[in-house]
Amino acid sequence: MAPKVTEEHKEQRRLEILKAARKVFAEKGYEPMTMQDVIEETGMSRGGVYLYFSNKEDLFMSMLEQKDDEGWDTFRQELEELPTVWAFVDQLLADNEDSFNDFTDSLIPAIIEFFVAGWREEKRMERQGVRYQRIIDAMTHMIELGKERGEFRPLLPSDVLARHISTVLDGIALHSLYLKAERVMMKEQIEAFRLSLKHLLQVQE
Amino acid sequence: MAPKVTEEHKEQRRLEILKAARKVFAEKGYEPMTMQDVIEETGMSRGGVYLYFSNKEDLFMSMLEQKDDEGWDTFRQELEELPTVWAFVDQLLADNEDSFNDFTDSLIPAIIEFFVAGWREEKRMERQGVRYQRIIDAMTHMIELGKERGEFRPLLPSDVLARHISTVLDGIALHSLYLKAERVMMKEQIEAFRLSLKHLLQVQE
DNA sequence: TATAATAGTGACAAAGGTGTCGTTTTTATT
DNA sequence: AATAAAAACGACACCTTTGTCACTATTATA
Repeated sequence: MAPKVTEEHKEQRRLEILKAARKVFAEKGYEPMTMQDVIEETGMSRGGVYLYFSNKEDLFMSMLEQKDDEGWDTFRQELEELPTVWAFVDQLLADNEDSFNDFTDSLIPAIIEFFVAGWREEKRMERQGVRYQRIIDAMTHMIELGKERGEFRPLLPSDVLARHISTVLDGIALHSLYLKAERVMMKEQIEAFRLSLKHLLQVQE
Repeated sequence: MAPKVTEEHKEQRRLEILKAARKVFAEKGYEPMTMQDVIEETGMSRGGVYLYFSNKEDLFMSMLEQKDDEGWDTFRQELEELPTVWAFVDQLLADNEDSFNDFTDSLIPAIIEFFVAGWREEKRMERQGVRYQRIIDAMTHMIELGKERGEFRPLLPSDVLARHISTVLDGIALHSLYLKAERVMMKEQIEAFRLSLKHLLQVQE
């Protein structure tokens, strides 16, 4: 006659597992990470973890959703705080440069791995589609804001430029991942992209 | 008192296996493909295949080397044949657009998968380093040729631009892989990149 | 404090793949 | 033909990971 445990408690457990998963995914990447790792990290039992997440894919997707929500907040906030949109773009490039320089304890490798390995699976494609759209919308919004403020007079439609930015950043991430940062001359490439963007956006000084 | 079989015969066998591997890697991608698949495709026995290649990684690397050699020949040849260097760049973009549009029976997914999944392994990093350098050298050569001929007056050093081109093309490949081509607006993105390149290279009309 | 619902446990069977190795077959030489 | 070197075979033992399920422990209510 009594339901067992409060919803808060269950939510707490869920968050614990997600936290452990995040740590382990960052350490090992997607494919090499096993449920065993999460189990050990949480200190729970096998069955216990499976009570909350039915497999590795489920766990990863939940974790990614959580992480993306956080990233989204940061994006909006920084866009509001910085004086000009171009300053924000500049910041965005610098941030990416930093995070691609060292993948230790970063989730980026696991994320790339997850979607690359899963490209034949409809489920992941769909998820990635939603995720992508969100990023593109954010970038498009950013460019539109620059237009409204008279900072930019882009040579191409905002949504195309938004995709271009996303593509180039992911391209740099990809190359930084499986080569060394020096070898891909990341610093110089970011600089090259900044130059190219200045032209494409026709940034007004 | 007698060595067994001619070297040519062994080489033939090796090529047979490589051919089968290429087909199967293109069909299934790197990770899902098993040695069993190659064995079935060749019609040989398990032990027979292992006599030539000691594991999947070895097999893939050999196959990739073979493929890259072919690609290299094509690159040099087309660069010589086309009237201007810019025409060659244009062709390069068009070719990439085509190949990213449909990954059916393409090795591209397997290649991306292979290097992404193996980024922690020194051996693969090294291999990819050599591979990358070759691509960058080719691109650098191409840009230098354009400079010599007075077609380009690049805003940045050739080796930086070479890396930028490689990065952007791989970025587009990556996005085309785990999203749909329409969603990433590939055609438009290639067009955007063409515009950006025209500026960065300062193509003289 | 009795109880019933359910959260949590961990041993286990099953799946799926790998590389080896004793055996058989093939083939160049004598 | 006889022979010996080695190419080719394929059954097999081994490993790693997964998801389940009969059982135990815990906890909100009556």
